Amino acid sequence: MEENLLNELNPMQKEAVVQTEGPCLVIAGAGSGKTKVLTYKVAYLMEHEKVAPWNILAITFTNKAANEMKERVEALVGNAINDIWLGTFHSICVRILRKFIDRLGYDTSFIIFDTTDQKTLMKQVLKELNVDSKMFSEKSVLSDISNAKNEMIEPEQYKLMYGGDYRKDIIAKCYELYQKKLKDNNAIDFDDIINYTIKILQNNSDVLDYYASKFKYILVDEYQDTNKAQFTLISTLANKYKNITAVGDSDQSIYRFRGADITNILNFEKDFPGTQIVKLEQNYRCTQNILKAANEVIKNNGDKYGKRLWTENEEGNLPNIFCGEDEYEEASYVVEEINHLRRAEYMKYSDFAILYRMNSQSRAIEDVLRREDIPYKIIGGLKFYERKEIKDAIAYLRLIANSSDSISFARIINEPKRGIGKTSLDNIQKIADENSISMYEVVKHAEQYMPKLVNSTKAFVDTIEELKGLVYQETDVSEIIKQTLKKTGYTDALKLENTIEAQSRIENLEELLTVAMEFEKESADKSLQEFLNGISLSSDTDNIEESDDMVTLMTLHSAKGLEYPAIFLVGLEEGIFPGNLSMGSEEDIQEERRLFYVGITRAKRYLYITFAKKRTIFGSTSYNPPSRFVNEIPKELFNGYDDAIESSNSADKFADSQFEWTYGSKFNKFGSGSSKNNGPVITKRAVDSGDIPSASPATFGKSVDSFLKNMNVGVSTAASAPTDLSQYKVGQAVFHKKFGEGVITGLDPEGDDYKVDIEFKNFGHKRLMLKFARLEIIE
DNA sequence: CACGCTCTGCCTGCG
DNA sequence: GCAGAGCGTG
Repeated sequence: MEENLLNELNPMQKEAVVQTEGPCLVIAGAGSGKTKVLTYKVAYLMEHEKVAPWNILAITFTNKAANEMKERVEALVGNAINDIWLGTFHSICVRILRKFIDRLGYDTSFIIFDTTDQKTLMKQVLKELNVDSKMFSEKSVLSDISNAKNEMIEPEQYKLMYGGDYRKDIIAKCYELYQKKLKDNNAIDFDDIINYTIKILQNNSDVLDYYASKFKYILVDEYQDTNKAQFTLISTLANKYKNITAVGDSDQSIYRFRGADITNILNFEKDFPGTQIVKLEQNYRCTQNILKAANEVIKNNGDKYGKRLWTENEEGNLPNIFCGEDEYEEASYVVEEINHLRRAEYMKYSDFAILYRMNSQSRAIEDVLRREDIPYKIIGGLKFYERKEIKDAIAYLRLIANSSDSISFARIINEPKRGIGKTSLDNIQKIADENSISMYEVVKHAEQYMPKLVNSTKAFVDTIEELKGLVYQETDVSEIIKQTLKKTGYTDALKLENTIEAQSRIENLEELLTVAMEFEKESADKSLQEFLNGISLSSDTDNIEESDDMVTLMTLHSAKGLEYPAIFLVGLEEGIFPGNLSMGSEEDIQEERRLFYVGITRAKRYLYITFAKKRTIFGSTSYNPPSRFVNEIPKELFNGYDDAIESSNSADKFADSQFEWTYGSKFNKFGSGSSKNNGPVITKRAVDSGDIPSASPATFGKSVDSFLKNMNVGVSTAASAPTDLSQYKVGQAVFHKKFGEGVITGLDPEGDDYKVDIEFKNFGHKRLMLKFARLEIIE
């Protein structure tokens, strides 16, 4: 078994695996098998070195990476996987905090504030400190605080370091109050998760001894993405045995903006004396031509470790390049190529991914994909857990689990409407502050604090207390959610709205129930607390399901770690990619270049790079030259280079080439020169691009989200044609956005609608309401 | 207190 | 172009 283990590895991979003692840095190029090395190393430690599973700590950044690793390790070592501490930085730290956060004066039932909660709290802070919210937006203050936390600078220290600077002084005050308020809510934010863990370890030798002795072997994935706090955590834990393996690729460091410090990987040898470095340079993913293009791009950055990726894969096709008139023509080209490859190479929709620099670029592509009836899914954008109804439901659950959570209280006290408006809310807040109690306590004892509120809140308090009783009786989470939505009148209020949007919200809440039921099946600890914990630490990229045959759309950042047979990199224009905000410094440009490199190396067999002569973004149109990165790939490495460049030059692109980036330049937005010509050309999509004649602005003018809702039933309603249900018959093949292809096996009239039974290829039998199922007919 | 209108500001985003 | 905040009116 053990020999077999090593036989599946190439010499360098093998070296990285057997190098178990002392610090080991694995420089793993794109597609070089780094997950394989990590998983085999864990197995090797157990089988060859006889290390107990509970002495191993393996850390990743994303849940997705953690799950993948878990599955692959399990395949090698079986049940022992359950004793290995394998998880994200955050999940590992939360696990420690649940045990020891009382050392910091918190209750172990603490909750984790997400971005929205943070903003709400910061708004309170700014108000309380009378800070001018024009100059200090919640977002910017939070961003400064987060940067400080990434650098492990606490409020007092912040004040000392930056004292005297007008802006920083104010930020310091906000930081201080923000931390205090978090504590009042028995809440911590994502950055605190790491920092508090470090603090507990550093100030409590018993805790440190325990964990440092426990984790004899530590493995860290994506090391180039670590920030100072994460580095400190790892080195604190590794200090006793110094058996640390870090795997990473400095060329794929793309998260500087959120605190990742590339010097962590560059200085690894200094930080951990006696480091063995292993370079993995053989790429198993891409064709030679794709790899050549990638190498040509990244060599412009200069690489400390001087690695050169190579492959034994076939030469493959040349990467394609295309220039469109505008983003619609660009998208149409992408669609044409997808259809072409499907026909010519029998490729599936799920073999394709379209990658862009920012989420707002997805719209044009979506429009064209929809027009051409191509199934697609978007990763990112408006996330499931950020939807209003989901946030509301979770706020209820959080309040039930932790009544001191005043942010959640404020979110749902008037949701559904209970006649508690801003004035009442402010009063509750004031009284809570004065008496140092939570807002919920104020309302619970309204007869004592605010007699006027007794009538309007009695039912609310009773419901919450009743639901708390359910938690006490260890009722299933899904049942608690059901009861919550029912007893608070939340679902009823939505039903009363009787709109497509409300229906969609109800469906999302049902989806939350499904999540809860899955949790009950899978989790050992079935408590509400644990459920909420899991939700706080989950993200949408976790479940990119491969079973659906759909084209994937996402940002380049989301694509890291993934691979597809065919990749489209769109919007390769100066100002878009590299983005305008990155043009200031060479460091930022290098990071953008790494992002481009990441994009190229996602492709296994086909690579397309596209740009457009003109593009409408954020409501204004601009003409941008092709990205400098395109020119870094020698033209003989492209298929279609002359056509693309010729058509991009034929434009009058310099005639009125004025790129007005409408954000990030607050101070010169109306500054000099704005009147020197007539400003940006405004392109009205439905008018100017004859590409989509069937779409009226009214139909397309909604958010992507409401679009999806409209995509079948809604559109025909909007076009004043009655919904034609007659085309849905038993035996008809249909397509559902979530469940994919299926066949109708039954129809039952229900009011003016039908209950429809469908046998799905990949999801089995489902019963849905026809009007809301948004089924597409498959010819 | 609720609703609807206008204004503003916007990249990428792990957990 | 669009969502969310803020403000004024019924």
